[in-house]
Amino acid sequence: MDPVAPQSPAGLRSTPTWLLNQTAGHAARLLSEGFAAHDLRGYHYRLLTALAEDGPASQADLGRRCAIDRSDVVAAINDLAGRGLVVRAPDPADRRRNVISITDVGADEARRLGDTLDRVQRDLLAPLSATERDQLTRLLTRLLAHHSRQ
Amino acid sequence: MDPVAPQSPAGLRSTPTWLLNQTAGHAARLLSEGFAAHDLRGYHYRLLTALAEDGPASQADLGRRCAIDRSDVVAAINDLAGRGLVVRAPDPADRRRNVISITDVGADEARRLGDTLDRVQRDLLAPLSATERDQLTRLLTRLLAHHSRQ
DNA sequence: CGGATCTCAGCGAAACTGAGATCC
DNA sequence: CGGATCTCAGTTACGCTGAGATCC
Repeated sequence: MDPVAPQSPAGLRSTPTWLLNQTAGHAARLLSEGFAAHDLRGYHYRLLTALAEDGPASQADLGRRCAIDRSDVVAAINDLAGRGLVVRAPDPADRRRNVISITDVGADEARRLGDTLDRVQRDLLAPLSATERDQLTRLLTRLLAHHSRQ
Repeated sequence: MDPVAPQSPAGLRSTPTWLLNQTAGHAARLLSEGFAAHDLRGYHYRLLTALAEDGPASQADLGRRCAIDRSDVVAAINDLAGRGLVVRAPDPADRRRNVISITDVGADEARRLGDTLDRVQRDLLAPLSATERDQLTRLLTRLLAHHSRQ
């Protein structure tokens, strides 16, 4: 997980698994630094964006959409509601549920977070040409598609 | 961190940061499954291979070489020594240090772990052609080189 | 009743930090 | 003395599980 492993056994440094873990570590660090400037985390962005894109939802729905555990959704929504970025209201149609809605302030913050996300992508891919960035994205997309289907 | 995030906000799924995190998650899962068959973990392999490649070393040295925290080296060496894969002996030349040496059994295990590692690379890159595997490796290597130099 | 939802409390692996004892 | 080494204790962030209360 350490994004800066200077040496490590020689053969390991050229393995795709090692390279993926290291670069992902750097990417995660850049991302969390970017989000930290907004005093938020990655899952806050996922939740806000899901709400901005698809409209209000229950917490369970949000958890499924964003692949965040039901328990962690509770805490994240607490944070977001505490800052006025979302509103939590009981669902009159199903009293087990809360309806989470993004506020105008939240939508603004989501846009700013999106800008930060874009900047992080550019920083991450800075040493690659546009063609190479596409190559990388395509290769990773294919790997992910393959392994997501078990 | 979840290697299988089915949906998540639409725009996120195509960002390199997301793709890297997801594919790295799959890679880590494949790796830990592979090593689990040997009842070991990734850092056990790093330590064993470092010892096999560069010879005996102090724990602090091992930690620096393998980018493992000094505290975690203690526990990992405890494990390896308990299985007879390494030997821990006080350094007569510097009594602050322990000299860690790999045993013959440890060297055999390291080779088997290396085979497992190779198999995992093939499983991970299964959907890619040989040319594409090289492309990916080269692109990731360049990203890593760039971000390792701050 | 079964099943879904929200909430909280806690667990487990992982990376790290602090402090103490020892020694160069 | 400063600084390195080994060790253990404890912390943090994170993903997850279990259980309880409520409701469909």
